[in-house]
Amino acid sequence: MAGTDRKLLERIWKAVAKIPRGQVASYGGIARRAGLPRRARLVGHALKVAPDGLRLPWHRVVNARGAISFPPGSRPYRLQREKLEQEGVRFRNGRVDVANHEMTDDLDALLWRPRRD
DNA sequence: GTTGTGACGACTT
DNA sequence: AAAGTCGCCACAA
Repeated sequence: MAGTDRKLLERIWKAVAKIPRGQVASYGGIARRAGLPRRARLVGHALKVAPDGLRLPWHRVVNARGAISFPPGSRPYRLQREKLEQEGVRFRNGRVDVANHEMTDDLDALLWRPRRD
């Protein structure tokens, strides 16, 4: 029977693992990178069920608006934000501060570079 | 089987 | 800018 799409989950986990430190990617972008366009929600699901042993940089995945997709102020929200700020990602108005839209010729580039000083 | 929900997103009002 | 609609689809009830 359906092995719960283990294959797809693994592709997603692999894509997430590649997000460089100090950078973030969107759910939709990761989906694309994993060869699963329009499956952004699956990415969220994949992260939710990801084994802790994988040590994925799950906190580097934010929504298309550059915001954290947990309820603001919630426990997971604070944890994610803390982890991001700890690696240099700055926030502006609850959004990842993107002070650089240059090399984004293809799509929104999937990866934004937060301003470092 | 149906319905509602959700770590989403693109489009349209 | 904000809210609504629609697409997507795994899961729980």
